[in-house]
Amino acid sequence: MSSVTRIHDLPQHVGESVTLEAWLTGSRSSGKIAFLQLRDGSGFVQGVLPADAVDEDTFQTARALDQEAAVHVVGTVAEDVRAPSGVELHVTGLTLVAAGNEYPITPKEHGVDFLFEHRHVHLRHKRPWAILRIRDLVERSIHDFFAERGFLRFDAPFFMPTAVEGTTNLFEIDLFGEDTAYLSQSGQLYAEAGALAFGKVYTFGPTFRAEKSKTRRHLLEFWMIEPEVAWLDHAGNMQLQEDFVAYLAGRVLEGAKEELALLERDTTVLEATAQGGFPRMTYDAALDALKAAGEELTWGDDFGAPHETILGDLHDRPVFIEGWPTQTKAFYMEPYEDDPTRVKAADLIAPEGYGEIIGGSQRIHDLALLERRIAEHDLPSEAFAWYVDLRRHGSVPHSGFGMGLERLLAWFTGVNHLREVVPFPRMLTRMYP
RNA sequence: UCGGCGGUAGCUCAGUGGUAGAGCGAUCGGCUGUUAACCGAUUGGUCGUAGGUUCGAAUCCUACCCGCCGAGCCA
Repeated sequence: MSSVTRIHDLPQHVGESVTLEAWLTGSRSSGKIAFLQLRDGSGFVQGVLPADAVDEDTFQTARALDQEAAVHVVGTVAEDVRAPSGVELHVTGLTLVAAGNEYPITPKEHGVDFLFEHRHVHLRHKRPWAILRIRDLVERSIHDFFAERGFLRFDAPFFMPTAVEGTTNLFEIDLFGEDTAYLSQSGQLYAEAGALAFGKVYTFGPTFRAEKSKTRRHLLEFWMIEPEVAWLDHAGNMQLQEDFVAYLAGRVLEGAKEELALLERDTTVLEATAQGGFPRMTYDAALDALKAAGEELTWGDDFGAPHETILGDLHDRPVFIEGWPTQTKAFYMEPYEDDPTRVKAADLIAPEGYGEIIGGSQRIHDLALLERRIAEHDLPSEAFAWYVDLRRHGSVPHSGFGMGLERLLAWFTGVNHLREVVPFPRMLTRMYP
């Protein structure tokens, strides 16, 4: 038997006879001709079987195939302007490997709940195919970006002794009735230890938030990338974020043209993003812009989702909001020397209503100040002893940020809900499959 | 937790007090270089659950369950 060709590579084999290992996504047939819609994971192609060009058994096999039937297909690759990919397959041989057996997801419209109840097979369809291939490309690009810049990938633990920020709810894990652990809501504190050991590190792992959020922007379990860099200040931190997001946008525009087209994604904003040059707004300027838009806010308020949408829509690429009131941010953030009511932190807000995709800051490196902040926030000093200890031995300014992978992907792909960018999303109302 | 909307055939929905419907899917047949094909036939139901009002309830009332969207929280 000849070697197997993947559908993605068919344009390089025009005129040749190839073998595919594929599944049937749909078909049409008559007494004279049959059309088979085929997929193999790498792409999609149509198989054509004129009745007078194949033997009777092959033709009848083709007509009897049901949706999601697994098949071996032999055929000749032919250019055809009517085909979306430019090529189709003139089938000469066909073997049924396994029938589709009343496949549940029919070619007509379905509701969200039905599709995610059948997510284990929904993954076979074009929309998840395009989205999850972009997810894969972005994940690889993240590793490439940091590898090219000399970062060490540094894995933080998932079981934690306590909360990093003390405010959000954590999932509790019972340790055999003898102790309690919590699922990680951030690897940042550990990444700080890594930065002081290796200079430049990043974590890439799952994050768990026990919040009863039921919106398109929230999952119980999502993936976060948290770089942490020693000797890096607030301004350098924002530049790193800008370079990072611009790089990722560029990689997707270059490497996922077919997927973006399938998703009908307008790439105007992504093209602007890939150029960098992200605008920066101070918190005060953002506050003024929101007031001008009719929002009732006073200095010191944090911004909600509708506010982020307004701010994001002011620009054609992501915007930094910096200079936040100290009271709105986490205990470990470095205050400005000349104004301790503000911290050296920035949020990066995506345009098009996708909200905050990155939160970052310069971290406190002064021992006494950090100890004071931990006390002010009523945090358990024993649990943070090792974190404080980092400030005792060669402490230097350092900065980092956390990027929500799914938030970025939802924005890149233009999907409405985070659940679409994860193979098996975990939400309050979705634990199956 | 709060607010809005919803739950009727495998799927998407119509039906708002008087015999439970359509399209799609599936099955069978016809037809076609088709692209969500098309034409005909067949198939298809604890109307979310429990109780109540009524001669009669998918429809009105009460409680509960589940889902969707949003808020808060955040990435």
